[in-house]
Amino acid sequence: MKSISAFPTKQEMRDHKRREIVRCASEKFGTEGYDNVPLEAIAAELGVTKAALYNYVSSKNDLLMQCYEVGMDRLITAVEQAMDTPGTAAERLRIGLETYVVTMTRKDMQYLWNYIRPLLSPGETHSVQTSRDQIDSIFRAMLKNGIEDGSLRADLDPKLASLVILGAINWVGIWFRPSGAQKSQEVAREVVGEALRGYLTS
Amino acid sequence: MKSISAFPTKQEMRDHKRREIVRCASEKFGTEGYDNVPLEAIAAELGVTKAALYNYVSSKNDLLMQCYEVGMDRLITAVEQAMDTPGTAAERLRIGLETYVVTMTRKDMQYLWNYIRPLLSPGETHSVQTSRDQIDSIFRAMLKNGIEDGSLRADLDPKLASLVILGAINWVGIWFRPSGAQKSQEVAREVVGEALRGYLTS
DNA sequence: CACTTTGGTAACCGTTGGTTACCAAACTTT
DNA sequence: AAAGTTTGGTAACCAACGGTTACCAAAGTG
Repeated sequence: MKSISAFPTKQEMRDHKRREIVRCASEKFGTEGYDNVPLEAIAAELGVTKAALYNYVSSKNDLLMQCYEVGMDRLITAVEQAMDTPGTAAERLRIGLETYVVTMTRKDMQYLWNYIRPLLSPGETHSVQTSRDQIDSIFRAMLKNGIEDGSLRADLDPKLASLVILGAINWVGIWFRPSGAQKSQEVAREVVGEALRGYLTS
Repeated sequence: MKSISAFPTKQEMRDHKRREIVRCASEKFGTEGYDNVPLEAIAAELGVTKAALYNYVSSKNDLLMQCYEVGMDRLITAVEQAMDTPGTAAERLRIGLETYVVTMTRKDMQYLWNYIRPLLSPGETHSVQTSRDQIDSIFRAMLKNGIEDGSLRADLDPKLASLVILGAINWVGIWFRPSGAQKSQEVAREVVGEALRGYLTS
């Protein structure tokens, strides 16, 4: 959460306000669902009128995209940071995937990550696809590392393996609800463990 | 596609019309997305006005649910029929999963199956969850069969395995677009093969 | 032949995304 | 300091769409 300086410039104020809008929208979209959140609700929570928001975003869909990008950055950053640790590629992959699950199941990410596609226009869909490919390639690279350092089976196909692993992992975001009995950390460990099981050289 | 008799009774006509509405809506929802299809569009395609639809459905959301249920029935029927074949449990599981993928990636199922949840009210969500559990238990039962007949590894946990396998399979419905180069049948074979790889004895 | 039931239409309402006309306060220029 | 000019906001409005209501015509019924 970037904060503003004591004597903010005009530009800083603008940026700050825009980020606040996105933060507020992320929370509401993420928990209540995009369609159930009128712009007026976001505006009201920030103490302004709906029209004021249009000084910072060009449309409700644009706002959604900005929420998505912020969430996506958080996800990628968290995963890369988690993987930046000593150990075999298999171990690093495991911690990266677990972090992915935990971050993705944050309440302000639930709806954002899994259900965003049908809400977008074709051009925006492409941007989402690019982000997903980015995540995919991060994990795929680690799979290759695992083959090289011998911590993963030599006969695995990184493309197919990442398809199956990411599928299993993303599926968690569909059925897991934070309100449930299990903590997301436990679920992450279980599911990631199972998804990797067949690929380890154990 | 059920068709009507030569001299339909009133009740038959009613049912027929309701099914036609659902069929038309499924196609449009499935290809264009729920939010992008006004009821007027469906009505227009059927040559009536929007208000006429309300003789057959109680709301747009109710119509969506009916589309979902029809699709769900089709999916379960197709899978059960495909699995009703001689062979080891592993072989039957494979054909069942491949059928699942192929059916799910029909163009009038794309949006329906994967993106329906945020569109529903809590009560409807429960109904969707029940359907998913039904599919899940079908495959889980076959996993148990596989352990018993020795075609699947004895040490697999049906619950976790079905989680990973169904995750991988459902993920196909997210990224696969019929317009792509690959046919859905090929994709199904590849992905199902990979998802089952670690569970086979052999 | 009345009269009820059915399936439909036109017109309307409420919500909500998005726009426009306008205003006040804060910079900028002279 | 006075006169523009830009910025960030508001109130009022428009258009699209889900949903409802008043009404009508045709078919079925006693």
